[in-house]
Amino acid sequence: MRYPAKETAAKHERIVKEASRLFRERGFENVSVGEVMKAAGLTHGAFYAHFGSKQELQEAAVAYGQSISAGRARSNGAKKQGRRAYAERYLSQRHRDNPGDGCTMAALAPEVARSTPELKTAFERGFEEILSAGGGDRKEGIFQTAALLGGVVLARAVRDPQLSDEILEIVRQKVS
Amino acid sequence: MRYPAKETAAKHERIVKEASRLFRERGFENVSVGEVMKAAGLTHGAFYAHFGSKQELQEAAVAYGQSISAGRARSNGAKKQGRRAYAERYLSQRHRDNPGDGCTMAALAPEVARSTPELKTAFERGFEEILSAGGGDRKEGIFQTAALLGGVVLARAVRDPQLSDEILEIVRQKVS
DNA sequence: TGTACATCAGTGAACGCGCGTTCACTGATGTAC
DNA sequence: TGTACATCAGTGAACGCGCGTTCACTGATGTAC
Repeated sequence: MRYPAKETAAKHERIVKEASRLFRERGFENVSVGEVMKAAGLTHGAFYAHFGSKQELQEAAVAYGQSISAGRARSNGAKKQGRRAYAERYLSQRHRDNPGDGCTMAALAPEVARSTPELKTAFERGFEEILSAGGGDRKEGIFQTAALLGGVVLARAVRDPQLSDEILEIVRQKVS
Repeated sequence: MRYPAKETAAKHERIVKEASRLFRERGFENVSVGEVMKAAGLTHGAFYAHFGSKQELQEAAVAYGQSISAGRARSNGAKKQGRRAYAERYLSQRHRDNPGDGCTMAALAPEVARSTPELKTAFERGFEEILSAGGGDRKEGIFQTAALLGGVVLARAVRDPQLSDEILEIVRQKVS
């Protein structure tokens, strides 16, 4: 059957949103097209009415995830106060334990690095957007992003919860 | 046929070494057991004479890769001079462009984060070994690791080579 | 305004493929006598 | 020391499975008259 154009656009967005969440939670390779469609409330066959390939979905999902991050950076503004609050939220246990709702770069950067130029472009555009959204000195923004990202990535990869907390705490103290 | 015990041990090590390199280059999911065995000069069937599963190989490969990193950290020592040289090498274009010879944490941390407790343990042990091998203040070591790791991960994930160089350069300047 | 029809998002079965893993078999090595 | 035999790393065909993708079909919607 043919479906209303408005609903179709909403479904398209839902696919991207669910894909973004699932990819951040489990990585590109560990999430199937079928799972994404199921999460969006559709069957897998309909996928190709929305995207040409899984690769295209990855690009859309990274772009979407990055734009969410940029929005968060923007709402914190360039204020010194806002910056600190941003770092504290980024290095929180909540962020560490919920990659599906968190930073796309922290969850997927190495996978993007091994992927296509198109995916890297989506990543890069988002990164630049986040930098200007955050305001302040560009160099400072790049360094902070590296330190925060490294902190969360390390905290997620170790087994001992105490060591993980320690990593978050130390990066929180030293970054500023 | 039965094979000499010495050669068998050497082959075992070769499998781990090649696996470590391939996993760092392309990630766990994108490297098959067959490819690893081929790189080690064997056929895929022999794999299960050495490891119980691909998962076990991942653990051995992470432990191996981390021990290589610890060795590098050790040879730089705790000297301020050595520390700076370490950071410069870590943030070099050469390291960025050759993940197969580089830091296991920078290449695989998010994948480890999504994997089993056993893999996280292998990662964590290596991380602790690297920290004590580097010497100096533990807090400083953790923060530096986060910043360096984040810098390389970001530099690898963007498309524009100039932006990538810029990231390496800035993190090099700010870390110290 | 009412009617006929083309569109196309969505369904679900089917495809080919590569993967991790298993298994019957091989035969030089190491061991027991 | 020489001989018989058990061992077990390695081979290569085969397995079941899940994946990305394709395709014939459906039928409510939007459009043309």
